[in-house]
Amino acid sequence: MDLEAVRTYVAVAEAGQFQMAATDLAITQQAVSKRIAGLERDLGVRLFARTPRGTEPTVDGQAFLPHARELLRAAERAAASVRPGARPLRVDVINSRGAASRLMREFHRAHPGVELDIVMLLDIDSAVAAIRSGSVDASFRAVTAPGRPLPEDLTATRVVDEPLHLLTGPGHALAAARAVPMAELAGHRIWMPGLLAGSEWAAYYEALAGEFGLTIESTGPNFGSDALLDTIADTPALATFMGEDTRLVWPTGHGLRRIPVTDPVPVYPHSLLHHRDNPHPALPALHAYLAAAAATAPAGAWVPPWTPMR
Amino acid sequence: MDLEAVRTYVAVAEAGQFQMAATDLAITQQAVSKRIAGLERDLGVRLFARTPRGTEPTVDGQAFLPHARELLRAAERAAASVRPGARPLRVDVINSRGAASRLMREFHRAHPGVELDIVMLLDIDSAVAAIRSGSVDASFRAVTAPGRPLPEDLTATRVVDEPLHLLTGPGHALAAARAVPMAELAGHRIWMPGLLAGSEWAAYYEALAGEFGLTIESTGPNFGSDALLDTIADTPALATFMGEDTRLVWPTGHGLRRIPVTDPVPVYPHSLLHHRDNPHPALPALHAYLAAAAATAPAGAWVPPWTPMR
DNA sequence: CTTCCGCACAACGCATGGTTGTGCGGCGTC
DNA sequence: GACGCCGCACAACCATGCGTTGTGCGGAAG
Repeated sequence: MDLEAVRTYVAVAEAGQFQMAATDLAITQQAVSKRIAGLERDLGVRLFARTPRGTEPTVDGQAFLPHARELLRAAERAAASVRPGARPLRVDVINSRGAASRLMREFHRAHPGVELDIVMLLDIDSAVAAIRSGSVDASFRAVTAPGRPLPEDLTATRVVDEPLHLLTGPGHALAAARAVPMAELAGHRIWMPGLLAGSEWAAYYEALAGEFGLTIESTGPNFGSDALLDTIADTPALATFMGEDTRLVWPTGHGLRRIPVTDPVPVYPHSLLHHRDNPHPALPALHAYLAAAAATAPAGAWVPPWTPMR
Repeated sequence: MDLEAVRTYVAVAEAGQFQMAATDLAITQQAVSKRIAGLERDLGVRLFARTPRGTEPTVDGQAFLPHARELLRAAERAAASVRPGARPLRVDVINSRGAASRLMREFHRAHPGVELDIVMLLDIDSAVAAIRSGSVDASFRAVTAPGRPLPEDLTATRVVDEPLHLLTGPGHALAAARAVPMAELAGHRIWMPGLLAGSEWAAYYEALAGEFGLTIESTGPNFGSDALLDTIADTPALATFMGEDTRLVWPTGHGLRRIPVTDPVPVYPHSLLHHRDNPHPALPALHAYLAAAAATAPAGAWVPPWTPMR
C-alpha cells in the first residue's frame, strides 16, 4: 500500500470527483485515476463507483475512509516525532519498568494532549550528551555520581525516591520475613548481574554495599530479567534488589518473594535532568506534575551521600 | 514517507544490523542501505548509528520506532477493513447522530476487542442490496415500509425505539411548553427538508402526518443540519422533529427548544437487519448486546402500523 | 441530436528502486 | 603488526513504475 495513493484516495473522497482532487494535488486527472486504480488493485476491492457526474465511494470505500485518515495521521505523527524544533517532548527513562516509567505513564494520563516520546539511553554520559545536544528534553537519572559534577548548563531536580525491595526464591533464608532490616543483609549474597562499572547503578550499589557491609556480586552478563528471576527462584543462597515500582512479568509457580527492606529503607533517588535553556513548551507541565505527584522518601531512608537535597 | 522503507527500518531495528534485516526481507543488503538512507533523507535525521559490528538506533531512531510500529499497524488495519472474508464487522447506521450510532458507540465501549466499521447507506434499498451481497453485515433501519416485504433471506429484529422531540425556535407558539400532546400539533407547520420520496423516513412521517392530521413539508433540498437549525431558530411558524438520541452541534445564542411529544409518544422504531446466513463471528455478540441494552418504547407509544412486533 | 463533462486507456519519458560489483574501516586472529 | 573477515556505503546498470500528453467513451443537460 502506497501512502501517496491513500492520500489521493482521501482527497478524492473529499472532493467527490477525480478532477478536483487532481487540481488540489497539483497533478493530472489521469495520475489520480492511476493511483486509485493501483490502490484498488492492492486492496483487491473497488473503492469508488464512477458515475457520470463524478464519483462516490462504494461501501468498501466508506469503510476504508476512516482507516485511511488514521493511517495518514499516524504517518504525520511518525514524521513529527523526529521533526527538529517542533517534536514531542522526549524523555529518557532509566528502564522500562520502574518509578520513572510509572511517573511518565501517569503524566501521560493526566495530560493526554501532550505528545510524548520515551527513550532509554545506555548511561548517564550519553543522557547528558543527548540533553546538551538537544536530542532529548529530560532524563530520569540518579545524577551525581561521586567525582562527576554535572555540567553548568544542566539542571537536576530530585523528583522521586524509589524504595528497594529484596527479591528471593522460596528456599532463601529470609524468604519468610515480612521485612528485612539492613543489618541482617550483611553476609548474604546479593546478585545484580550486568551492572556496568562506572554506571550510576553501580555507583549506587557500591555505596550501599560499603555502608552496610553487603556482598554485591555483579559478575556475569545480564541475560534479561527472565533469566535473573529464574536463577533467583532456584538458588537459595542468592537474592537481588529491585525497585518497589518495578513491574515485571511475574513467573507463576516460582514462589518468588518480594520483601521490603528497613532500618533504614534504601531508596534510589531519581532526579529529572534537563537543559537550563530548553524551550520545549511541555517541559514546565512535566515539572509541575512531578512536583505535585512524586512521593517523598520515608523518614530515615538511606540515599547515597552525594544525592542532592530535595 | 514510504511504508516499505518504514517496514525496513523496523526490521533493521529488530535485527540490529542491515545484513540480517536484508535476508529477512529477501532483498540485498545494498537495497536495505538505500531504503534507510532514503528514509533518513525524508525525515531529515539520522536514524541509525553505523558501528563496525552492526547498527544501533540513534536517539531519534529510538523515538521514531514506536511511531513506525503504530504506522504499520494502522496500515494493516486499513487493509483489513476491506479484506474479503476476514474484515471487521461492518454496520450501516441511518445517520451519524441518532439512536443507532449511540448504540454502536456503546457496543464498542462494551466490546473494545471487536473491530467495527460504520457506514451510512443512502436508503433501505441499498442497505438490503449491500447485506445480500455481503458487503455489510448489519443495518439499523425502520425496515418494513408498506408494500415492501423484506426478502426471504434477511432477518429483522426490532432493537430500539427512539422517541421524537419537537424542535422549535424561541418565537414559536409552543416554545414555552414542557411537553406537547400530539393533538396540539395539528395545524402547525412541521418542516423536514430533504425527505426523499419513497424512503423509510418519508414513509414514517407520512404515516404519522396521516394519523394525527399534521402538516409536514419536505420541500427544498437539505442543506445540512446547520442550515436547518438556523431556519428553525429564525422562523416562528416552523418546527421540526428530531430523535431524542440525536446529538447535534447546538448553536449558541439561537434559543432553540427541544420539546418532548406525548399522547401518544411518537417513536421511530429501529430494527437490526442482517442476512440469515451471515457467519461473521461478531454478529451474535452484537445481537446479544442489543437485546440486553436497547430501551423499550414507553407504554402507549405510537409506531407505524407496519412495524414488526418486538 | 449535440455538447459538455468526467473518467479510462495508450504511448512515451524520466525517476525510482532493485541488482551486482567494489571499496573502506574496524575488529579479531595468527 | 599484517592479514582476513564482517558489515555498510558508493557506483554502474537495468527494469519497473509513475506522471505526462493525447485520445476515446459514456451519460446527462440543453
